[in-house]
Amino acid sequence: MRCFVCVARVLSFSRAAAELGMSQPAVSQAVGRLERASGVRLFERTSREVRLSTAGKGLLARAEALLEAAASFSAEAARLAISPRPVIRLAYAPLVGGLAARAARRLGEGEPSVDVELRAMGWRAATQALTRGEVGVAILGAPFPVGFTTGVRFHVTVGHLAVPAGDPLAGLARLTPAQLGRHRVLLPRNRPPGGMWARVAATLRGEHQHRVVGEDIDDFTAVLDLVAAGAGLLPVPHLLAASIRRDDVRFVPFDAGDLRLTFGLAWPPGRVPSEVTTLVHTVQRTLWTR
Amino acid sequence: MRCFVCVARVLSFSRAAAELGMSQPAVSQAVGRLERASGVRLFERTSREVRLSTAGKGLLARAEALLEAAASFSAEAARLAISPRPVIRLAYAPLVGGLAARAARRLGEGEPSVDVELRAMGWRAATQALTRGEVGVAILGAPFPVGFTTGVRFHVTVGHLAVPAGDPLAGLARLTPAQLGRHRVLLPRNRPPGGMWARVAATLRGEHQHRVVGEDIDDFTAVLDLVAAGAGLLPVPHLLAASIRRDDVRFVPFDAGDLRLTFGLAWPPGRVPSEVTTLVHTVQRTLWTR
DNA sequence: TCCGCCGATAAGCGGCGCTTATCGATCGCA
DNA sequence: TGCGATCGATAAGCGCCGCTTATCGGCGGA
Repeated sequence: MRCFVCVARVLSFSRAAAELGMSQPAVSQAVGRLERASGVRLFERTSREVRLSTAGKGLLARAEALLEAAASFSAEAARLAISPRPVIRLAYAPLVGGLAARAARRLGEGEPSVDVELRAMGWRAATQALTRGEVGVAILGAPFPVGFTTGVRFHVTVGHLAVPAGDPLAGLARLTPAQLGRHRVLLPRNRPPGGMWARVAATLRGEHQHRVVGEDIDDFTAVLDLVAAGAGLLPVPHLLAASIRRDDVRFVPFDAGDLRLTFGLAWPPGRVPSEVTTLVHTVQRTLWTR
Repeated sequence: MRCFVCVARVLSFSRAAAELGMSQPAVSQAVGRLERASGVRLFERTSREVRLSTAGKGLLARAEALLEAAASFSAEAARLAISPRPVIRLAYAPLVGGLAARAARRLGEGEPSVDVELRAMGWRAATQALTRGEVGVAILGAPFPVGFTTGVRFHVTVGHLAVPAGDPLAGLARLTPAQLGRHRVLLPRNRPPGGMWARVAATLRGEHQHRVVGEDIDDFTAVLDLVAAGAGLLPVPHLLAASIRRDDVRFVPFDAGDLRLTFGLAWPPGRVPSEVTTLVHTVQRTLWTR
């Protein structure tokens, strides 16, 4: 299966063999076995190029899912072998990373017997991870995915704009939408209706050009690199602007009306491990004592 | 892996071996190998009983996911080996089964080159299948999962109540909520806010006892069996009442205010296979010509 | 025309995983 | 308390799977 996926990726039996650290005939045989076992031809091999067949295209995704499941099993086994302690996997929106990190540290102090695994991911990836059970709890922006229990709502105000350090706007004390001029504003492509980015887009609608930066924002650092490179400006919450220091990006206060965003915790319904309940309370306390 | 899951299920190496059609030492060795490879003890074996260890509990779900992924690969391979034609996998809420079946037949007549695979499933299972890519398009009741394209909205009126044939209520020409008396009403446990069952529950709130019949309603036949057995009454749409004939259940018109439910098609955003577009149009036409 | 590259095939071999046979431990029962 | 039954682990044997090296056939470029 690994051979199939690797050949499909590099479209060459020889190179795949090199990447896999085995000989070329072994790869040929492995793919041949898989083809005989499944009864379909996975690749069209002309003697000058290798192409995925239509059947191969259809099976590639499943093969990758299979490998991913196997990797997940191995990873969890390795974790259990090293430290059999319970683990809370927490997905969090990148812009509340500070909160997530503080809550995790605090939980670690209060309950040294559990591990917390933090995973920054965008809204869509987080909801998927929740439904698949890859994470046990998530800090999400509204709208919350239906079918999950939600709690510990709180608000975050988007009151800053990330601006390249060299830009004339970076010197101003405050910014208003009217001052943006021809600057572009970076927004993710995937904007759940009613969510943060949809509201930012609505606030700026018509006045400025938007620029799509990808399916979702999973990693603020990468997007701030884009900002520094002059790709556009990025609206960020106070929370984040206060916690990030970069020489190449300035955070300028931004008056864009009342951009208060609702965040909250979401976790699967039904019986919930006590560690998740503890985490929920910890987040709650962390919010109170900020 | 199969051995691990099977032993975990029956909690006996011997019985697992029998179920798997292999000898008991083979199962012992397979589990032992897996334990050595992953570095954790999966079972606590006392010489009188076999229990899953905590590590085993944590890994069981992943092992099952892995087997499921493997089965999915095999199934798709088998399908491709028999008929390499494109397939549309359509999830549909059981209560619009008639529509889904008609649309599928119609699509089959118009486009004999594609197969349609129909899968009845409840709201939650359908959204999961959509996010996992197990189905390409779904006929869902509102609320629609965010992050998907939706279209072809239509309305369905819940205007009948399924009543056991022997019940006094079965003889009446019409029913009102007030007439239900001490009868219970069956509802699924998992009711997405704003969805069909939530509205049915709101309509009946306080007046009658509800009885939860499970996580979701994936199979109306099974629930109608419960109705026939006297477990409770089930609100059903006109659509369904008109298409099902059962001797042990009567569908009595029910005045419960305006229980119009919104349904629609949902499919993943971005590039969509043309077959899905065709299906969407076919459902649209099927709705028009009903 | 010949060389180089790529994938398929052949032959050989080591090891994995299945089998049967057996052991050790524990519990029920008399 | 001793015996048999049951269950899982272990031992020995063996067949086959899958990897290796060596080689072939097809195609394109110099």
